[in-house]
Amino acid sequence: MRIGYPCINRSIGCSANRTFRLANYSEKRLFETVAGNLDCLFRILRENVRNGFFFHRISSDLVPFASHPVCIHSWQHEFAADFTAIGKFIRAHGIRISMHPDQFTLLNSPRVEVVERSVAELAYHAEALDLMGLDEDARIQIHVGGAYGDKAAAVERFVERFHLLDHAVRRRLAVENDDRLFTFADCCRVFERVGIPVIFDNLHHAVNSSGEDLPSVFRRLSQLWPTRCGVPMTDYSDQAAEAKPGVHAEHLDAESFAGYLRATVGHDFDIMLEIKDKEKSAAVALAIARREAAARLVGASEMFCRNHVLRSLTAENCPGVGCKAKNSDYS
DNA sequence: TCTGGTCAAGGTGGT
DNA sequence: ACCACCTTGACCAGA
Repeated sequence: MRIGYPCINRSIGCSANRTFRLANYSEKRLFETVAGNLDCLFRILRENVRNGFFFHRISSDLVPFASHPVCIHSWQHEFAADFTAIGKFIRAHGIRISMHPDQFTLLNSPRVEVVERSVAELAYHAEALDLMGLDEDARIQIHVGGAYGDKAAAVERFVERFHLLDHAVRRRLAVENDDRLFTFADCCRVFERVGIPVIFDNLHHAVNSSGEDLPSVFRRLSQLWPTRCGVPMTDYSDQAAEAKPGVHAEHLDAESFAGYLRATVGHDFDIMLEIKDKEKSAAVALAIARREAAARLVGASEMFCRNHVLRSLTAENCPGVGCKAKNSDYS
């Protein structure tokens, strides 16, 4: 199990998702911005490793306007060495990477222009991950899309468009259950049609599902991720108190998170914490996960420890000497 | 220097 | 047909 937070680190003092207004677009502006974003991304990743966060979502703004017609400049060539270096670091430390194009990326829109823009946006994401030399466990996560008054037909259009995508995109795609239209069960149907893994989002599931409990969701989930794609990716958030259902909490709810881990014991998966205070809650979550894992590992063999606990957890719990000695740290 | 209106992109649902 | 809302950060024009 690896734990991480999306895109932005609030304490490190740099931003890896800086952008600018389209009206101010220039090659100079683009290259300066991308250079800064890549530099900051590398800093964030190093800081994450230091803190035990081995799952990270890279911002879609890494290269602003990358899929826009205005972008005729070869950022790929200009920054090839930077992408390579970051990718090498990612692989060396076993960091799991995801990217999440935003709501405008819609494969199943009835409008041809919308689909064309979406395909270009997906191609950009795949290209960024390819330049880093990452394999298929680095995923591009999107939603199924709009319903357009007929969910079944909307899924059919998704399937149809999926088959037209380049291999570079198809091999990295994953669909996530959303909070309004397409449930986890709907995403599983997409999996059955095109074989792309499903990213489970607990808060969306709480707001929009047919009520499957966590154990049944995770039993299914484990069937949706072939080895080459890595362990299942999940998004975790708590509901913000006194806000509309589906709104992300400002801080992690320690008790809820511990309960979530207990309800999913026995499954290996990575957790992206979509909590507003980012790395702060990720640190709390990591401490909770280590505590829970340690509690489970008391009396367990070193072999069990080595084989069954996620990397974030093993980094300190299982330094290769056996886990019992370290359990006192968490009791 | 500060601030709030606005920013590439779409869809849904209420009126 | 039209408009507010979704959800978020940060850009940047104007004060």
